[in-house]
Formats: sequence, C-alpha cells, structure tokens
Amino acid sequence: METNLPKFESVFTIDCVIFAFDAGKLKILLIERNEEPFKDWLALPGNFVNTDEGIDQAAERILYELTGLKGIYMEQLHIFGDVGRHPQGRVITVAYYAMIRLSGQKEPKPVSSFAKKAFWHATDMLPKLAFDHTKIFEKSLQKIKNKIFYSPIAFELLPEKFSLTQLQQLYEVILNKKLDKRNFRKKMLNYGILKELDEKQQGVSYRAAKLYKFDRRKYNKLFQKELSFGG
Amino acid sequence: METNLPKFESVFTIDCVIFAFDAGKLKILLIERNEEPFKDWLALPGNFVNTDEGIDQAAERILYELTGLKGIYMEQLHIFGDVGRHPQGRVITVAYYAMIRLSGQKEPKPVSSFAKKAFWHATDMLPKLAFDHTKIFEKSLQKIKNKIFYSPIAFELLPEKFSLTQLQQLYEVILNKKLDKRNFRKKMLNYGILKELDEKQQGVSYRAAKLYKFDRRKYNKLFQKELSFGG
DNA sequence: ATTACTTAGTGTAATCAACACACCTTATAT
DNA sequence: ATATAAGGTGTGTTGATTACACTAAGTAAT
Repeated sequence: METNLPKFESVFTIDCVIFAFDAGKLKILLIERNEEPFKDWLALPGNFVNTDEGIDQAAERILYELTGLKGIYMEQLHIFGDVGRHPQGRVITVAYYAMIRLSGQKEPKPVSSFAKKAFWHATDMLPKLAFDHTKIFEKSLQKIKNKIFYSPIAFELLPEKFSLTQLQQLYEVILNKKLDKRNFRKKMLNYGILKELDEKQQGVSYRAAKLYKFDRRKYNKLFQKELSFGG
Repeated sequence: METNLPKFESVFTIDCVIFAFDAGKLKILLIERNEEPFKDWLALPGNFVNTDEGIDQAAERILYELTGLKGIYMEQLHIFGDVGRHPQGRVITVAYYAMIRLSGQKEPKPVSSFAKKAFWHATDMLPKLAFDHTKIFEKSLQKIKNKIFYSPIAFELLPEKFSLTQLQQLYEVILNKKLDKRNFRKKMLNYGILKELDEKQQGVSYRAAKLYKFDRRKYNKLFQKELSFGG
C-alpha cells in the first residue's frame, strides 16, 4: 500500500450465497468453520480479501478455497458494514450470490483448512449461521424471488435438459406457491425460449416426460424489447 | 481496531449518485475536488469511511460534508473494487444512490474544504469525471431506468404536488423515449396511486393543469400482490 | 395380458391490460 | 376577439392472464 492514503482502513471480506436445486428443494452451500470466531459453526463460504486482488477475483478464489468449486459466475448482492457485525472489530463484507446446476458438479470439499467441510443444505430449514449470515441469506433469497420474473436464472439451477414439470417445481419452490400446470406450460412455451428435444426422461417409473433446453439466443432477443407505455 | 484480525486491510470509500429533476432535465450532484488526486476535477461526492461508523451512516455524513444535504435516504448500488481504480493504492468504494426532490432543498454547498463547490449538472452532457466515477454514474442510471417500472421512485424526484404532464416528462427523460399522452394518463390513473387535488398549477401562462399527489398507502397495497402464473 | 397406478399432457371462455390513434377545451396574452 | 399553447379526453383491437378437469401414456405388479 502506498503512502499518502489516509489511514481509514477496514478489514474486508467476501461471503458467497450459492444456490442449487436438488431433490425438489432449493439448497445453499454452507461450510463448517474451523477457525475462531464462530469455530464449528455453520456459515456461508467467506474469507478475507487480499489487498492485491480485485473483489470479483477474490470472490472466486475464496469460494474455491472453501468449497472446491471453480469458475462459477457470481454477482454482487449487497454490502454489510454495520460496526458490530464482527466480534473482533470492524469488518465490511461484500455478499456475492450465484445459482448453479448440480448435475456434473463434484461434491463440495474445502481446499483450505479454514473450513472443516462444505455441503449443500436445504433453505427451508436453515440452522442459525455465524455472524450476520442469516440476514445475508435472507436478502439473497429475496433477490432471486424478484429476479426470476425478469431473468432466466431458473435455468441456471436445472440440468441442461429438463422437463416442464421440473421447471414448474423450481418456480414453485422459489416463489413458495402452487402454480397451475396448464397456465404455466402455456406461458413458458409461448415465450419461445425453450427448445423441445427429441428425448425423454430416463429411468423414471411411470410415463416419461419430454425434455427441453433453454434457448439463450431467443431469450436475449426477447428481452431486448423494453416495457413500455404505448409510446 | 482490535488485534487478532488478519492484516488484509483496504481503504474504503463511499461515492454518492444523487438524482434530481429540474427544468425538464435529469441532473446529478457533482463536486469540484479540492484535494489530490484529481484536484480541480469534477467528481461524485465521495470520501473515506471511518472505522467506527457503519457504512450507511458514513454515506450520510459524507454527502452532508461535501454538499450540505442532510437526511437523504440512499440505497446501495454496487461496489467497485478493481485493483487499479485509485492511483494511490487499493481503494474499494461503495456507490450509493438516491433520488430527491429539488423543491424546498437548499442550494448545495460543501461544509468541508475537501470540495471547492457542489452543484447540479444535467446527465445528458456530463464531462469526464474523476476516478471511475463515469462508470459509477452509468451503472446508477441503468439502475433507475429499470427501477422506475416497479417502484415509485419517479415521485421522489417531483415536487409533492405535480401535474400529469410533469410526471410524463420525467418518465420520458429517464427512459429517453416519447410516450403517448392518453395511454400514459390512463395507465397512471388506473393504478390508483395518484390522489387528485383541488388545486391547479400557479403562475403558468396558458391553461393550468390539475395537480396530483402520490398516494403511498395505495401504492403499498397494490405492490404487495406478486406477479404470477395463474396459480 | 390385465389391471392399477402415477405422471404427462391438453383447450376454452371470460376478463383485463396494452396499444394505436386525433380532436376539442380552457386559460392566458395581446 | 383572437391567437396561442398546453390540458384533457374515448374507442376499438389485440394479446395476456386467469380459472378450471379430463384423457393419454408409460411402468409395475399380478
């Protein structure tokens, strides 16, 4: 650090909220801490930012060290900077969030000894988390609830090939609300952002559903038009 | 700062993007810097966060010191933490934004000597700003463009009593697009979030328009219902 | 092969919001 | 009184959202 900057320095961390959809449940990635404070508590994967790295790179590095997950595109959620949020002093944290598909993902496993383990945990029964991580989680859940309406984030959570029923279940879990099957299908198919495949689900008892893929090209075309007032 | 925190410290600042609507133009609040680096440049009001204050309080304090504006509710926009964004070392900044009504507001005037002056500047002809402040401004403009569709931010920018034409002009300026008068009025009035007053505009040549107020209670009721899929 | 079971898949009518589009009204200034 | 400039208003069309219930297809067990 060079010399003529004032001495108002703060310790600076990153916490990651990584969502996935598994067995009909929305889950997030947690670690069990191996360091004080909050040793042995469950927490969001998070750690300190180095002074020589940008915060986006720091987020990637930290997630990798604590969970073994690599190359996940995260976005900023919010900054939490209350004076009392860390028991040992002033620590400002940037929360990042991401939504990923589990299929093809390895089991999470910490690379650094900072975390004892890393694992997926259903969001509907979260235990108390370290620091203010419960608050951070709640804010990110609210964020994806809003975002699902105007952004194709739902598809990030599903396998590449999915059935309409799976897609509907995901919406229902995120919105915490039952949806009508016919209306849901009609609306989704009318958007024209799904590509119907010549494949069916494998290995299910009972009738197999048709599979679809998300068509990103069509999606981008569609959402370049803005909302309007009949201008 | 206490002792057993690691030494990954960063200098930490806040920058404010304050929008207002004046003379048919969208404007933001700028300062002329009185300190190196970027002495004499135009910049967003911004400064260092103290280690003993929360970031939201810091934002309020900094805005006051540099512009004399007090009690303005700002929200976080984004964090900018590239390694090279400050010429003297690693500085992470949190951008805050707010939209305010000019009527009843005093002329901005710095309280601290950090800024030579503070003033409103139209957003459609911004000069080059210090640091990465142009990028920060652009991100906040994008934010309010999106937000105007689902949040009553437009009303924050108008005087308490306003005409429908004023409201439409504001939408047109923010969205950068002409709107149809009849459709705009129909839609706005149908929302039922405007209260019609028994007053008319004063001091205009030509026919005076009816004045309206924003009805926050009705707005809140309306926007508790969520978007849906016919569930 | 028949049956039981479970999920996949489908259509219509009613209501409501979005859009395109052009003229008359009212207040003021001269 | 007349010119000017902004205020204010209505309708038909189109497309989206909603509510709602049955048949079709595949698998498993007998």
